[in-house]
Amino acid sequence: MLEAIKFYRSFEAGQTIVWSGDRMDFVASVVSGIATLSQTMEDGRRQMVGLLLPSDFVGRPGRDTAAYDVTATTDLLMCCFRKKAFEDVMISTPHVGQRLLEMTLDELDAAREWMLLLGRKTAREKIASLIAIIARRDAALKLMEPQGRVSFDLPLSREAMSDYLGLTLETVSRQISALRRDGVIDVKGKRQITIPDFDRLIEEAGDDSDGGFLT
Amino acid sequence: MLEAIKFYRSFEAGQTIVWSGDRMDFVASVVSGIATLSQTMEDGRRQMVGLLLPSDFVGRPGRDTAAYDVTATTDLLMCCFRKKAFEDVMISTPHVGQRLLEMTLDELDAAREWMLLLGRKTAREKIASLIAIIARRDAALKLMEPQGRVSFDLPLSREAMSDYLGLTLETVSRQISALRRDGVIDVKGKRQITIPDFDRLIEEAGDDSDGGFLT
DNA sequence: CGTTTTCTTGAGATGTGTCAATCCTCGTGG
DNA sequence: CCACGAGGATTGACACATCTCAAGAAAACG
Repeated sequence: MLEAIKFYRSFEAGQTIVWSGDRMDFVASVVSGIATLSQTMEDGRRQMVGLLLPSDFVGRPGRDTAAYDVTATTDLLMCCFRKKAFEDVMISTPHVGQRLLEMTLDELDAAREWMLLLGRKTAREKIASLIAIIARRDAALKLMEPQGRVSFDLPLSREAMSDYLGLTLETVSRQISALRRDGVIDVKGKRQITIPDFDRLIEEAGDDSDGGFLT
Repeated sequence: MLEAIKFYRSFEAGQTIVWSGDRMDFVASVVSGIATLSQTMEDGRRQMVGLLLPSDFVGRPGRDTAAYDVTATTDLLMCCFRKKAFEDVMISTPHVGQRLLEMTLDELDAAREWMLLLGRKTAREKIASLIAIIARRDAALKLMEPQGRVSFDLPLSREAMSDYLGLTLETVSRQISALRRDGVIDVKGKRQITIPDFDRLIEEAGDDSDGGFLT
């Protein structure tokens, strides 16, 4: 049913997809690439409130203006549905709504984990947490559990990381350097990260060992 | 349908309803009183991640252990449903699932607003924001919009406020005193707040004037 | 290659946390 | 009715993590 009404849109890295407050008459899911949801205060302070990786969903049925800025962080391909058509499918096919509820509950859990990070973690713990989160999601795409030695590319600039973590860009940079000095991570170039010991990283993140994932 | 399977439970102020990780075989909605969801790190740092006021929902269909500590802040009455029975109703009555999806999306929006607060607002803005949020929800119960002069009771201790805001209890206390000195709020006793000018408070909260509520 | 953007590093300022003392407020028992 | 005690709240002094402002270095790009 959804197949019949879907269409694709692509965006270049850096492009803003919608601005908060704009009309948004579609919902979408990320096919490839990375996008962010963020809020901005009048004076320019910005906080990322969602990180959209492949398979993640954007948009809210039953609302027609965007509540957040949506930005493509990398080149991005999205699979879109007109909002009206999607809502019709939701009504005729309860399973779609159920699936969406599940995904929304997962997002809510992630948001709450994120709130703990923002409210109570130190800068070092924040960086370690973010790296762990990305490592996990990266591994999940390959249907693996991260453990022992892990390598991947950071999909975020230092500035995007600072928006994610509620820090300044400079503090992000300093703490990455510190974690590197301490042997927790290994950095090649600006973006390529190697984690010699994943458990050590989790410890630095301040999470209890299971990482809070209680699926 | 839900009527047939509901039952009530009540809790005293301060009582913990479930601990994170515990088995939780019911879902519930708050009838009266206030409860909180919070996460705790091993070393005791705590962050509130949900504030449950009357009509709010707790629990997650499709999961059987609690992801957060749930605590009664005041005396509390909850309307409960066995999880299994509730899930059955959800399947047979799509409307219930739709309603739950709507509520979950609202919670997600609230969580994201909260993330902006935690990540980017100053202590003074955090306090002003929290007072505004409570004033709004208080007014909403009476089907009003807060404006001009507003009065209500703070349902949270200083410590609970600090857990909400990602601050220490002392900073909360200092900033409340500062807002009082500056005439933004008026405090009688420990808990009773009067806001002489609601718009002034919103300004102090750093929110854009509409308060981010784009129903 | 030169230019631009992104990242790193430093020095100093500042907001919030920490530790500790004191003060309310209110309920309890003498 | 008052003294007492206990928990919550306020305030102060100082420490320290993070921010700010600024200069350079390293990639990325044309």
